[in-house]
Amino acid sequence: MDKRQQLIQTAFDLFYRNGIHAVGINQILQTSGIAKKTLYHHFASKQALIEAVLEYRDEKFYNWLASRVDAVKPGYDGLNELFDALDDWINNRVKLLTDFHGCFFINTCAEFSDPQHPLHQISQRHKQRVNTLIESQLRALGIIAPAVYSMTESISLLKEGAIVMAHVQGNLSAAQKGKDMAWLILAAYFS
Amino acid sequence: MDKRQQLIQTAFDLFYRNGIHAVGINQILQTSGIAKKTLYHHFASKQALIEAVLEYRDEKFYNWLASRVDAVKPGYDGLNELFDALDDWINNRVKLLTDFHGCFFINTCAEFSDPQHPLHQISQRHKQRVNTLIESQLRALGIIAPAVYSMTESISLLKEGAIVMAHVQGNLSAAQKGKDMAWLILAAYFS
DNA sequence: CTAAAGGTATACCGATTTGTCTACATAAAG
DNA sequence: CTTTATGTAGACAAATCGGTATACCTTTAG
Repeated sequence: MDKRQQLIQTAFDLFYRNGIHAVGINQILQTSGIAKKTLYHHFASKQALIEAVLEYRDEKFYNWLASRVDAVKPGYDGLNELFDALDDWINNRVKLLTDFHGCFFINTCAEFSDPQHPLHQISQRHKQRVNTLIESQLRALGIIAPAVYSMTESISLLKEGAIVMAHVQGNLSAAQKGKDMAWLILAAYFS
Repeated sequence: MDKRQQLIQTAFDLFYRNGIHAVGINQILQTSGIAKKTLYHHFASKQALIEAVLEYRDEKFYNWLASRVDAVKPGYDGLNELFDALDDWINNRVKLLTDFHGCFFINTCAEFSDPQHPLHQISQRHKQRVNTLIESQLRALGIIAPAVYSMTESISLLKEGAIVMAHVQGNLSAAQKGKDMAWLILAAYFS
């Protein structure tokens, strides 16, 4: 019954499905059944609410992904699991994450395109967190600097590509394709 | 002095930089210095204007990319040129395309997330056009069905990943990384 | 007992949204 | 010469935007 949390969750659902600019304060209030005064008691502005929503999604998504990856052996298994997790997300097999509508952070950067914009930067930090997850898997394979940075970028590129292909082009097997390509990258490194 | 074209170009510039929902009709009118009556003479609604803007960008971007790719030998050279062209775009070396703010069609799908939405579908068709460009390069290498379809998806995934990494994470060398990875994919196929 | 925190409901503010309208000007074509 | 297409300038409408304000209720803690 935490009203603040209810507002964040309702706002996320609406923002994720319809975009941030397209959803007004009043729609969030009507959907959640919470009074306007209460919203402005917890948040100074719509902007502050959006920032809280991004942090909420960052926590939820990262924790989910990290728990999936950390449940298996670091290294090959971890990277496999990363793409399997993406595949489950894309194909709506993860009820925790809401129906797939692309990556909320990529979508946010599309709406707030300026890299200096606070919402863009929060999204960027989320991506950096996920990159550290990838990097730790590569380090477990004995890959060290500077190769580990280059490889992390490669895997991250495959991950982003898979998410966007799934969303924009409706290619639901994009994560499996990303996984196959990740294997080729690794094989090439160790050959 | 074609007012219709002026409106489309002004609208594109504003939509691309700030997002579609964030830009109002009045802002487009003020920036272009065109009267409201004129806009509604040429377009039935804002939605119709947006569709015209997407088609304008589709033409402009596809023609630019195809002319770059078709200027070199089909096959390896064409694929190389594809990623070199992306690299030029990302690093603002193509004045024709306006300052890089990610892919306008990916951004549009982020704002209009429902795959059934007309604007989402127009964006999807643009991606399909670009895919045919990739496919023809692969066919020039002697790759035939069904492998050519799978390979086209792979290259497309790398392309999307590069664009998003460049925009969201600010990684300006993402297209070069995509090119390197494309080479590995091709090498693996022919080995 | 009282005071503060958190809540509902709703009226209101000024600005902005898409879109329509009137009135008028110009230029080209039959 | 007159019609049609295309244009400007701007008032106007109805709705919605983010945000503030008033009035009142309930729970909890000192």
